[in-house]
Amino acid sequence: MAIYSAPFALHHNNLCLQNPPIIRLNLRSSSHHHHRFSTITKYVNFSKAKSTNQTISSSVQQDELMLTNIATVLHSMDLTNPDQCVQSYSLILRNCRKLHNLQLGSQIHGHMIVSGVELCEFLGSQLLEFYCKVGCIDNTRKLFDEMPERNVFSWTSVIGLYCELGDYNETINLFYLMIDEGVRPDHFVFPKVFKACAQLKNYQAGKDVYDYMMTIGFEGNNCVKRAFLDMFIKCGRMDIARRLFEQMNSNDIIMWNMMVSGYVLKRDFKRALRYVDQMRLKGVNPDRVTFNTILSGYAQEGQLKEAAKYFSELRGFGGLEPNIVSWTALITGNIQNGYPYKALNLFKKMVTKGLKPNSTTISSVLSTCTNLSLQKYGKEIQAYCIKSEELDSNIFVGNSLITFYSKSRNLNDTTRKHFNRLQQKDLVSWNSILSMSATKGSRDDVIKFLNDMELQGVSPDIITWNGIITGFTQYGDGKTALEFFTKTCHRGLSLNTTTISGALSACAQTKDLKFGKKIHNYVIKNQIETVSGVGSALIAMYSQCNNLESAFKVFNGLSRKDVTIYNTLISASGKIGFGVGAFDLLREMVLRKDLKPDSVTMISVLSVCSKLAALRQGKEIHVSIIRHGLESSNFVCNALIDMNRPSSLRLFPSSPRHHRCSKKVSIPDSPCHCLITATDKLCDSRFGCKLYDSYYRL
DNA sequence: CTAGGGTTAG
Repeated sequence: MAIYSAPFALHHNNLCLQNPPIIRLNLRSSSHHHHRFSTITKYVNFSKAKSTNQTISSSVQQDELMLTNIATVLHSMDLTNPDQCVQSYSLILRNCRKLHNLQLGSQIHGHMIVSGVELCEFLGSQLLEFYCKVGCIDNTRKLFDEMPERNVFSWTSVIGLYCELGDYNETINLFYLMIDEGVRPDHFVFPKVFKACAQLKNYQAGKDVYDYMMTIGFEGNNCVKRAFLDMFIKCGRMDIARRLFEQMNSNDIIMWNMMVSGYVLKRDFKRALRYVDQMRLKGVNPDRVTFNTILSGYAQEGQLKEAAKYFSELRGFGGLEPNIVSWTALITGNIQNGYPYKALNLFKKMVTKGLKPNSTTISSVLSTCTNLSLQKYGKEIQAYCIKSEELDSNIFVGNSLITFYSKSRNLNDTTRKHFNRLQQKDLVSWNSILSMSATKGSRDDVIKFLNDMELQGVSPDIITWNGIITGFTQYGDGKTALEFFTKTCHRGLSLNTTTISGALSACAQTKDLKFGKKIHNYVIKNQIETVSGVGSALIAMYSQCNNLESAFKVFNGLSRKDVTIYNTLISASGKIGFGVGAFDLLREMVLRKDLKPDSVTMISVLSVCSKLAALRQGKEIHVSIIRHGLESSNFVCNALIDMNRPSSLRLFPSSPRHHRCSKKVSIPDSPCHCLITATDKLCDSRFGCKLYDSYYRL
């Protein structure tokens, strides 16, 4: 029967039953595997922050013990007793599963074939479960398709594997195939299917499964209940989740927390907090997760005061110390809402308190270091990570470090060294190093890394190519960017708006109107969304190729125009010297009720003014800047100064930009403050005031 | 007959 065939070539001669040396071979090959395995385990356990060095070494001991057990059982097996064989193989396979050792398990599979044991329904499902748990989809599928009897265990294993791999559509498909085959689903399989629907945010699919469950009168346990509750929440149906949850009258803290998190996700803090009160009334005490859920919601929303309140409420109400999740939520909240230095201080405070940052914390903090160019601080963090085995081998940490080094100046070699010493590399790692190499203009490196990644079995995706294209354009090598764009097209990947706008920028840079037109045709033919990115890239391309007329044509042809589109055409008109056009566009924009000029608009128009020495219009625009509340932007101030430069130069023959100063002053909320900040920190108060006077005298 | 799993917080 086909099921007895090994799914791949096995070293049968190595698996001779009477020959003890084989087991040595098995052991050796497994301990060889061991290194790889232990890093995977560490990676998996990482987020749970459980694995200390101690548990790792004890798990190594446990593994050794299991291997020895396998060897013993294999040798003491009585091949004349089929029942005993089934028992033994079942035990061995369970251990192989725990060891997560594909090679060992495959050899056992071979052993089973050679021994001639009948691969009954039970043993078949055991073997299948093994292949599923090690994530070996090919062997799983082959075995599963050939199995004559597929019980609920086998179906659940395979469905679980597809769910684990993220193929949620197939997860749902298989569920219905199972039903069609007459197998009744149980409380092990429902959670997986609900999870698939939840991940897909496919309400209809989820409701169908739920309705089916009701039709067959299935009484779900807590796991099942949590799963479909989660599904309705993830699909945004709090109304249904709420109705079902209240019907359940449950005192399960996890379900309560799920409801709270559902409302927090919708930013409905009022309802979320009402649930916290209700759970207290029910005698279910809110735990750390409850508080962290609310804390993180407020932090993400930028309501940092409220977030801090719940941070302290943990202790006050809950009698709990904030844990790493609480701290990290607060830190990332500060980062994402424009307080990076506050975030760094929190990080320091956290470390001082003796809390150990984990990969999420480190990634957030490193991204701040990258954005603020805090080279020294970032390096300190790496030094910290190297000391910790878990952090050092963590792929998220590794990837944040690639970004950090590649955005730092003069650290190209450091980046490469760091990249080479990474134990694990994923697509993100390769994409980062490739994007960096392109940004630095190293065509050779890009080719080398592309080659290396393919050799290591990672194929570039559209993000890889986008990074390369925009990288070279940023570097100023539009020609090479277009060369890689052509390569991307040959790959047959579907291009997205980033690819198109990147390529159009490259055309603009090289003034390659012909290529640009070709891309424009592609955009029209494939009906690519022209809002924002692509639309403005087209306008910029045509105008930089000295074809302002086509730029206006594109602009007029756009069904929806946003601020960016207007800004691009205003700036393009200004650059070409078509000042009237720029002013008209601004007027048109102000008249539209759905659009508001932003600081970029103002900068573009002001640069037109300074180019045309149109001081009167410039002053009108200054009024408009104040009216729109944009005067606090440093960039706008710079543009205002630029506009007045000819006059300031007349008044101050020693150019303000070269003025050395000894004292820093700042007069908040005054134009003077803006001017001081803007002119490269011209910080002499006397000078600042003169500048201030001069501006208003104009 | 034996066997299997999952959820809320960054």
